[in-house]
Amino acid sequence: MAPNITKKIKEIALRVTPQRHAILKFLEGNVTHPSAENIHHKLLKKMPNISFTTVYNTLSKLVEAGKIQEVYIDPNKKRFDPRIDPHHHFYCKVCGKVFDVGYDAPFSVIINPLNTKKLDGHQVDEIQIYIKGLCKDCRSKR
Amino acid sequence: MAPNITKKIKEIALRVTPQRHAILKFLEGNVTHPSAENIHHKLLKKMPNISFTTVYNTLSKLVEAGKIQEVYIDPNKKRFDPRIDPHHHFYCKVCGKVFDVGYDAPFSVIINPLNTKKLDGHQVDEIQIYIKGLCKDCRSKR
DNA sequence: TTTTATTTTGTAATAATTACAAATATGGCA
DNA sequence: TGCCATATTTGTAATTATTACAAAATAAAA
Repeated sequence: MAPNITKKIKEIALRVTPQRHAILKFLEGNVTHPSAENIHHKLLKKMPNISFTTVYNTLSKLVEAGKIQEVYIDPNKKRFDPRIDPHHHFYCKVCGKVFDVGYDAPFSVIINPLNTKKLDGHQVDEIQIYIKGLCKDCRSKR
Repeated sequence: MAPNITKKIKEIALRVTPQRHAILKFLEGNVTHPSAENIHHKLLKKMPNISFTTVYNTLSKLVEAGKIQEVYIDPNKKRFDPRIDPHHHFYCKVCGKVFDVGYDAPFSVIINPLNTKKLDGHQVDEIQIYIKGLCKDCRSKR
């Protein structure tokens, strides 16, 4: 098993299991923002007994530990993203694909989470920017 | 029945019904971002036979017509907002309340939806900014 | 190798959303 | 005003995603 993935698991969970390893390996570098069901379905091919509950629970733990993030841009289900550096998301209303969008444009965002004054005293923990529309592929089909 | 609400219904739907009127009236000026279930539950007090399906279907039509908006900031359910002018949303992770946030701060956003170049060719229809954290009320209880 | 606590599995419960057909009500028209 | 065609509402049930739970299996330490 890849040592870097094993290391990641040890950082957050006590035990290293083949299931957890497979889930993290599948997510690594994955830019499709899969749902829990997507992930489970794909892993079943190589690991025919892995249960949905295990996938679901592992994803929850990874999110809780800050190793991956949940993306709520899809109205129907949670999507998961291994990238945790600052970036935005684009959701295609036609095909449902989710794309990463760079932190810069087509808008500039200057965030200062420490300043709660203009947020009526609320404490800001995270800011997510969701962009919706028609993706490049679906556009070219029109 | 209030003529302005009746007018709004006529603009989008052929028939004006007491149910649709009650739903729109309940939403008007409502800043709590209620869920479909919230709305149904409240309306039952004055209209004991209104069904959840009617509430749900009417909300869908209002969203489709652009008279209200769906807010996906709550991980558990859709929330509805009668405000359709540009503004952001804050979600309290503790109490689940959703607050409107002004379009300006604590970050500045310069949006140019027409520029698709930096979005890899995707066509932008809407941009939503979701802020999560601890709301003022919950903060003061700590 | 044995032991203990964690993890996985499989199933089932919960909750939100959506589909559908029968009953009802709206709005146009005579 | 009263009738009729069509849209809407209702109530129930199906679908889908998420979560809970306990028994069986496994990882890691002794």
